[in-house]
Amino acid sequence: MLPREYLRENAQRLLAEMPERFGKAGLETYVELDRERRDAVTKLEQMRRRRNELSAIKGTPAPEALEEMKALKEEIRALEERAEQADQTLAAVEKIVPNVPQASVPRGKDETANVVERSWGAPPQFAFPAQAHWDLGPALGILDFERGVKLAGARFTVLFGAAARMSRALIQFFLDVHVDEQGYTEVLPPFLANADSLFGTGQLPKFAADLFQTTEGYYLIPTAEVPVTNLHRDEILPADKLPLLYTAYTSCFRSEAGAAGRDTRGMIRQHQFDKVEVVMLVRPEDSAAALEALTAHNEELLRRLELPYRVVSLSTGDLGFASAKTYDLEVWLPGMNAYKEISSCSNFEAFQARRASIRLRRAEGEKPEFVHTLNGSGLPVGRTLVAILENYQRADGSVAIPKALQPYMRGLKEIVGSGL
RNA sequence: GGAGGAGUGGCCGAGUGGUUGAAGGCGGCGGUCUUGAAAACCGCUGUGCCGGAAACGGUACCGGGGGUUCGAAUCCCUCCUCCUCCGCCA
Repeated sequence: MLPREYLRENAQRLLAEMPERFGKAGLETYVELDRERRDAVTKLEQMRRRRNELSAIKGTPAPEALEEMKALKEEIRALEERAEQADQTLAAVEKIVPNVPQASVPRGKDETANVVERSWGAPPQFAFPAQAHWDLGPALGILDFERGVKLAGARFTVLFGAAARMSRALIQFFLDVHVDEQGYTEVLPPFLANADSLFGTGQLPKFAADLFQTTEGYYLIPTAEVPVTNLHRDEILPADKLPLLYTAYTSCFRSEAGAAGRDTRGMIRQHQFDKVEVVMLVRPEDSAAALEALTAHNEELLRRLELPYRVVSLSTGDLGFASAKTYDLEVWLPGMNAYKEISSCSNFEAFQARRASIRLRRAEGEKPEFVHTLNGSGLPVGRTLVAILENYQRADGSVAIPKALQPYMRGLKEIVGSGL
């Protein structure tokens, strides 16, 4: 969310400058409606003041005072209704207005305006036709798409043997680097969350269709970002507790509504996948540097696994709803002959903190202010597994295991089939 | 899931329809005193919103929401959370 006083001043400018981002939020009538609400509130409070004066008299009020109070009651009720209605309309708009991109974010209508910041490693040159993981995996007996469909449905996959073990190894490897080397605190949160939590990070109300919901009203988390960021919802943190760095492994659940036909083959886009996430809560003045650090932390994982990747700065047309600036890490996938998103590292500034009311107090007696939140994938297990299978494949259909991962796979150096 | 109990300010804890943002205490901040500190004493000590350049003024908030009333922390309904006991269970 953006502050009301900010929208009051900037609604028209945002609409004019970035129609690709702010065009559909209903900002056109915002300023006018805000004026209406404040007029109503001012009148309302004058009447309540009068009522309070009258009811401050001890004992049973005089008949004429009683008359006035009865009249006031009706007027107050009418004004309350007017103010409430205006407030609700404003609030509904505020909940779906996206965050304001930082000045350094490339301007453009969609992902074609994204800017490649840097690349690392070179795509492997194969002396044989490279296979996609949806051919490699089943041939090795470690990925089973048909049985995933049988057990649950489309966009579910069953992993066997080396693939299952490698998933477990990747989770361990990612967490170890974050915790032992990069200073994060490990968290194991609930995989279901309530509506307040999903509102706090920005998935609700606008993206309800992307979530799985239980009959009891819980939501399956689409990312660990939700429970971990909300850890400090409705809290005021002392400044010396910041920055807070968290990392968490969770399963993630996404309905992928609106993704029909996209990435239907293989396990690139699943309803359920495992992911290690990193989350930071920092002082506002530190968030720009924190985004660079967080991005570098996740790049480090790809470097250790020796997977070629590039870093892309998302344009205003591609930037996520809550983000002020995002770097996507894209890993090279030989099977697609393209770079594919594997991590999204974002600075949300105060956008989520405002929704979730996460504040800091710099010193005793000072006003609380909103923290800045950031997060990034570090990394998703499924897509990393896919990247390893495709980049480390050999002519005979076997797959080498990255050196960094071998200690996590009891020294295993290659995958030749599901039987270990 | 069943039965019972409880939710008040940073914390403890009064308050059962009328000057209650809310007694009292603790903690915190400022001051007096002191060479310094402690003790003692005095004062201050929440958040949102509206108005205001500001000082400040107003208004709302006693777990959340709704209702009764001229007036609600106090009465009614509902939801949530916590505690105790029973049941079930990894």
